[in-house]
Amino acid sequence: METAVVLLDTSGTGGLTMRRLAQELKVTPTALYWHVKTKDDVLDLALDRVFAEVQLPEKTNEWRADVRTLVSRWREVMLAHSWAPALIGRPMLGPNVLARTEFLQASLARSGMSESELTVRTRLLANFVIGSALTEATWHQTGDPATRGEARDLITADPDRYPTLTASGHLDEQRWSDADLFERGLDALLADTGLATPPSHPTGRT
Amino acid sequence: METAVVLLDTSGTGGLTMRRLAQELKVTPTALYWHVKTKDDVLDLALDRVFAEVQLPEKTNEWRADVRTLVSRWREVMLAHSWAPALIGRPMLGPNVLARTEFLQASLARSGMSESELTVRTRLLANFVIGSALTEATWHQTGDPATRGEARDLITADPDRYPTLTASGHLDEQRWSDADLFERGLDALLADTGLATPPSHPTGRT
DNA sequence: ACCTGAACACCGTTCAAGT
DNA sequence: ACCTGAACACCGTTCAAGT
Repeated sequence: METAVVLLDTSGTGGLTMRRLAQELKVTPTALYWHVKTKDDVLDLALDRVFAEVQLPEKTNEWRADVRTLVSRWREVMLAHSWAPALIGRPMLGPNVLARTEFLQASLARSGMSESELTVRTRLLANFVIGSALTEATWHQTGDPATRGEARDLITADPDRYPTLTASGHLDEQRWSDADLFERGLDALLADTGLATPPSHPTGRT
Repeated sequence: METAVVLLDTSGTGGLTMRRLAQELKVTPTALYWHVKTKDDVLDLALDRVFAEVQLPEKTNEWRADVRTLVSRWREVMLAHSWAPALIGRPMLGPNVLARTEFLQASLARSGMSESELTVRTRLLANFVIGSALTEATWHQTGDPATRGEARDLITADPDRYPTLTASGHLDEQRWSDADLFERGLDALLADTGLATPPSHPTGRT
């Protein structure tokens, strides 16, 4: 798995081949099939290994901070392995994934929201992270940063068609960074009305 | 492209093959390479064709309703072609994609928020939709609905490890549907503080 | 328990050649 | 302008066989 992840990191999803993996391990391609049932298994295991890199934060007494830390780390790990977000299109039930979701939902639960609201907010946050990672990874993967400039030019060349996008500087890296936009999106998700505000006097746990 | 989309719909990403596509078109595989440079081009074009299915809503005088309509349609189209969300991991700059983003951002702009807030909210919404579509498509794709039940059992079998997930009925289709959770997530995104509330007396445009 | 060798059915893509 | 035929280098996977 270690070398599978390395292969994926260096040459993307297309770079992982049973034959190349075997070669890297100095072994016959067919030997892999004793350890693993199919290539999809390799991908599942590699993905789970990446999720294991997302360290669960120390629990503080500010649940919002805990959520933010978890979710920011999650995004960073996915961006570090930019092939990963696109692979989420398969059932993810490894223990690492579940532990991460448990932590997220447990933190949110500390706000005192109702059970159904809790489910809604968990999905909202998780899907925002996944969506962000997927779209951002797109630009990371096309190694070439010029692509993004061309994309912006495509918009600004047609200001009649895309007036708002042009005016707001969509995709303009000079004005906003992906990381900032992500953090501010998080601000919005955590600052909503409908969420109980933290008690003014924290329940003085030692 | 039409038959490419059909092929993708019926047998997923793995089912689209230059050779099979050619066969369906009663043509030699190599003939395709006169019309298209590479297989990735076929995927890009198929994806763009799917985005064209997302009809832009009529503009009403409630921007929130417009956003909701657009974004719900967007999700539905992606779920109708469940191979599509995973393909978003490539630059999407077809005119259909841009027109959709323009409509979304223009609608949001009518709330009167600042330009930087506008950029944040556009990304927030778009990434939520993408993330939702990607995770939901996962379960659609494994045609077998039992998988999801097994997934839930995996959680409830270990209530000590996943107390919150167990209690909140994560993945319990009896309690919540994906569509409802999505709509309620949208509620949260559109009801936030920080967004100007609509004027009590609508600016009486005829 | 773990690996090899040979083989099968399939890929994407190129390139010269046809009409 | 559009398509065919032959060919190349590569896939994932199976299965009998070795140690």
